[in-house]
Amino acid sequence: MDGGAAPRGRRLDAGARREQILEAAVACIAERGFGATTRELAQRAGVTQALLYQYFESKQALAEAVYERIYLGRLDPRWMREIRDRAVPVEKRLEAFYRRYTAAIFTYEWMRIFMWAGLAGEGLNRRYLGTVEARLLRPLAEEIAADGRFGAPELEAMWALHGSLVYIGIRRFIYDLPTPEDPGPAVAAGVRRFLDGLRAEARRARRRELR
Amino acid sequence: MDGGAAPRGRRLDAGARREQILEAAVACIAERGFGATTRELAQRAGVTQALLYQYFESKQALAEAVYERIYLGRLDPRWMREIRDRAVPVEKRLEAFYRRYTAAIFTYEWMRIFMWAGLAGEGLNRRYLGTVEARLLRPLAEEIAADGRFGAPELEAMWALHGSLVYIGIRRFIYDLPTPEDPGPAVAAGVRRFLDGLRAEARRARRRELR
DNA sequence: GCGCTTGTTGATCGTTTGATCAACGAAGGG
DNA sequence: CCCTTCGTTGATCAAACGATCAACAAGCGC
Repeated sequence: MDGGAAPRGRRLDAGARREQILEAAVACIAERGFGATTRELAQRAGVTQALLYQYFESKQALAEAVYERIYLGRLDPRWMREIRDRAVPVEKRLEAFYRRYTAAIFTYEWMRIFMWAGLAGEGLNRRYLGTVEARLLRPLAEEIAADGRFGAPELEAMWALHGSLVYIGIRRFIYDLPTPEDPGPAVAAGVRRFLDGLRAEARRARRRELR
Repeated sequence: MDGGAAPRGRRLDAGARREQILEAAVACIAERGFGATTRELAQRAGVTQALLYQYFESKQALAEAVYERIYLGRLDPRWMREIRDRAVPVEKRLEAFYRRYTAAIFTYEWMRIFMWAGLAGEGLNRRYLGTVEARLLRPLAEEIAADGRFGAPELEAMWALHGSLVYIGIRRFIYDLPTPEDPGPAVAAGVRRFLDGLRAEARRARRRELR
């Protein structure tokens, strides 16, 4: 329950203490949102409420540090490279990417803090999902189009795939509903269904054109 | 911005006033969540903070009234009947249902209050989505299976379809991202892709069986 | 015009909140 | 051993919070 360290009151070097507080704040804000009180945060970190202000200017500043901690470097640059690797069939690339992506974001902390931030109206979500669209969905759509068998999917179709997979995490961590413990197979099935759907649509379009 | 009625201080009969307060609370809680203060709620309703307690026992009670107001009767029983109407092709039924369903829930108030409730850990979401599964997704899966062309989709596949469509509303009302003003075409396309995906999978399964 | 009912208010209570500050005490150098 | 450094605390503040209550005033029967 506590940060895992240091009996209360024990001296710690500044870096470690700051880290401990931040970690506790992540857990606490994931659970209760920005409405969590500074006293709750302090208790979870195992320090006094006053000490928070030694390391963070205000509650707002601490919350922003939590946001940064959660999102900074969440999008692995390797993913973007692997998406473009045409030595691998596009269906394998799509499945591999979404297996990794969902594995990365399907955590209690990430899912919930992201949702809290969305409702609170922080710009964070818009920025993050803007990057997702530009760096992930758009390249994926281009790679799928380049294959030839699937037509050229619109971005809205890519968002539909994205949503169908992310929604597994929403069911689990936001609504507390039962979901497959390992989302891997569901992700693979979703990707397959998506590509099959694209292919069928592309076939129909080609047939219409021939007539 | 105000409930639309009565200059401040004017007398109103109890029913209308209660309605006015509830309406304002819906708008306010959708925007700010349960953290909205009673003074905000009162201001939006155009009454004094003290008056809230004439009509609701506590802030908690008011919030629960908001939850009920939003969810009670949201699931139109006609939908469940139309889902079973085998005089209509199942793909038409699926599309028609999701057009109506999304039209019903894609409102600022519904989407956001549902999400706030999920994060707050109210049982509401579990109950509601349990009903969705039992009364909508399961029947839909059965109807799709009865058609014969699409195989028998697992519930997890139905949730994937559901998620891909609901996610449009999440993007719009939670993350404040641009989405098609009319989600209708995106819904229709999503349903079509889903069924095409099922059919391709079913074909593969049949072929495997023949070998 | 009077009195009664009832919807409404301003003032106020006790508590909780984010934030501040003087004082304490463990560690390390000389 | 003392002195300086610096991480930490308990006490405390002003503001904001949910909730209460006596007092007010609009409408209505008579």
